Amino acid sequence: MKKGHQVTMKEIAKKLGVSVSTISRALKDSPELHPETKRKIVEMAKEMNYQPNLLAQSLRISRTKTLGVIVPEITSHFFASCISGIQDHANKRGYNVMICQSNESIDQEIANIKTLVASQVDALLISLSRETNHYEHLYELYSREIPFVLFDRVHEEIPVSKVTFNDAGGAYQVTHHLLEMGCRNIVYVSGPEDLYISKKRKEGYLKALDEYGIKENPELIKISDLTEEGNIRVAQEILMMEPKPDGVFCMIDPVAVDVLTYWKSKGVKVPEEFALAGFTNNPTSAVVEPPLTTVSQPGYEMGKLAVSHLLDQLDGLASDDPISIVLDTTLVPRKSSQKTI
Amino acid sequence: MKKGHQVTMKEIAKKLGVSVSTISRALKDSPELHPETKRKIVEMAKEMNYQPNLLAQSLRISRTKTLGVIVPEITSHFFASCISGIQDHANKRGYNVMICQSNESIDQEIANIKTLVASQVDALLISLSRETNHYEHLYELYSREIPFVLFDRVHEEIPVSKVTFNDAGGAYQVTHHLLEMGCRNIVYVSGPEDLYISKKRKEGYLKALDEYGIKENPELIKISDLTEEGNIRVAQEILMMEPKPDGVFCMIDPVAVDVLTYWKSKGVKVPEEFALAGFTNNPTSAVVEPPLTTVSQPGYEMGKLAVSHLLDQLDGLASDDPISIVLDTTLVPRKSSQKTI
DNA sequence: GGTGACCTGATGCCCTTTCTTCATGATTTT
DNA sequence: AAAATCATGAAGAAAGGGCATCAGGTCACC
Repeated sequence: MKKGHQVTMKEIAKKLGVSVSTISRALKDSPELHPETKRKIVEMAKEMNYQPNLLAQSLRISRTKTLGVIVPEITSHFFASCISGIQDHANKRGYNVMICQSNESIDQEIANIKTLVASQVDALLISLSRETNHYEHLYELYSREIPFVLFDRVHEEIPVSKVTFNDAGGAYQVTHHLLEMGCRNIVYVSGPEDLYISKKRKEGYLKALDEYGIKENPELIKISDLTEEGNIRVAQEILMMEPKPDGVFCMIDPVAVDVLTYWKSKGVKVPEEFALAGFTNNPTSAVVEPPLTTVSQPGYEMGKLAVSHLLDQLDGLASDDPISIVLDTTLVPRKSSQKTI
Repeated sequence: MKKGHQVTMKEIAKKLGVSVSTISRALKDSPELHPETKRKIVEMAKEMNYQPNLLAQSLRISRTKTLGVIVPEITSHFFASCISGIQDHANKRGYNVMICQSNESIDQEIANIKTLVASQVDALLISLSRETNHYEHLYELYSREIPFVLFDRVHEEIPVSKVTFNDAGGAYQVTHHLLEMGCRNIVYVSGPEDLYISKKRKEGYLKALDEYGIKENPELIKISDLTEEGNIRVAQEILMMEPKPDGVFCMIDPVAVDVLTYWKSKGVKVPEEFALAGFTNNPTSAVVEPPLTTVSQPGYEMGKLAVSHLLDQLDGLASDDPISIVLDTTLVPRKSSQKTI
């Protein structure tokens, strides 16, 4: 299968008996051309349905007006929202977007970076995979002076701009809420401990406890590998804990949903026996029964801010010095945490 | 902010005192080069961290190894799954993917096509927006011989390959199921009537009714504009219908979820008063209370098939003659339709 | 002198941009 | 008043960007 022929400037030039440069000037509306010649050329270009070859243009000016985006997973609603925000605002400023997913694999992430760089994207927006525990590929980008920003899943040390949520703040909000609902024995279901968000959300959890004079209790911190099995295992463990906890804060909504589903199947009552809360405000969390208390993270907004800042840097509208943008989260209290004391 | 310098073949050539063509040959492992020279060049290229400039390459061979994808909405789980399937399998075959969303707007759709074509993508995968009611932009692609396939939201007349679900079959499955559950007075909540899927699913709905000797009753066909308000309006209308229907089949899950949520707030019991079913098998439909009977459409699979066929055509592995791939759907019976007669 | 191994030069892909050229009419000079 | 000079407007030629490839070219060796 072959692509049909594309009209080039050369062909227009031939047809009109002028040089290619004249065509170029006419199409760029250069003042140093006779208006009449210009008119004729523009007309002919339209008639022949001329479309400039962005490839050649890019090669010439060595800018592709294309951004690369790497997310762990496109099918996650949160990341899809981020992409949507990036898309819309990149387009608005004349940029295209190439999207890759790392599928939570560091090797895939490295491969993605490689292809995007080879495709000459002008800059990258990256959200790290769960597996990413070394950062040479990022430092290489940095040393090759390829602009990029990190969002949501970031590596703190590297001196580039980052856009994150106030994870600690959000966890504080939700834990504080559970405390207000009367819980005093709150489990934190964390993801793998080396994850940035695992750490940050634990911080907020502990801070809220501390304000209520409750000391950290390692027994109350459960680690899940974030698979469905892992989540259910944690749900089982919690049921067997002694003394029985009264509240559970899950690092992300899907964990909470798995726990809830499992408990429901075992006849455990939420919120009566356990107040339950998640984090992220996935669409599912609003429709489960009971609706899940969570913390909303506006993904679209995050994408928008990340890309706007990046393009500002690219276009020289913002300083190249790395900045850190921290977005606030909002507590979304729902029925799953309305514990009757 | 500027991009750092990229090593070119020219530079390697200079450093080693050979010609650019030699470098090119060495890197392509051409047999007409002395192995020793080849070794030296490859080594130097690695050392200097040479990355071929895909842009120049593309300009040369006039293939970008990039595909353009246009979907109505990235944040929809179904389309995200399609993209995921497209991504994975395109990458597997050495292609990159540029993704755009039309946001259900035909103007945006046309604009997307334009940018992608200007960016010299080798081919396109398109799922039409809801607004798309004329098809000149597609015929133009066709006449310009730019390969493309349509998936899910297709235009039947145009002679290009299409990948769709057996929408009529799925609707038949679900309606048949409702009939088996004892419903005899089944409402079909459709989207706008000119939508391809509105029509197709209605076909299946009517066929199932027909098999049970039930005649089409226009009163039982409700149209929603698919907004939340529209869906709720329909939910209200159904409550006031006389005689009272016993089953409701919604064209897509979100409609069913909105209806369900509204009814629950009004104390209407599902499935006792109404058996309810949707279509698509969104993640939410599994977790609502009661879980929603629906029809599963494997989006990942659809994306995979669409891109595989397209690349087969592109690579000459498949004939250019348009084909139509129809994927079967699977009924997912859940509690929302377990009507006790 | 022919052959084959190995390598180079030039050209093209398409567009932009700088440098040049050419013509025209105005201004200055003789 | 005629010739020389200049300014200006309009358009062409050519280079450059990185890569691939066709057509040569060089050299050693049979």
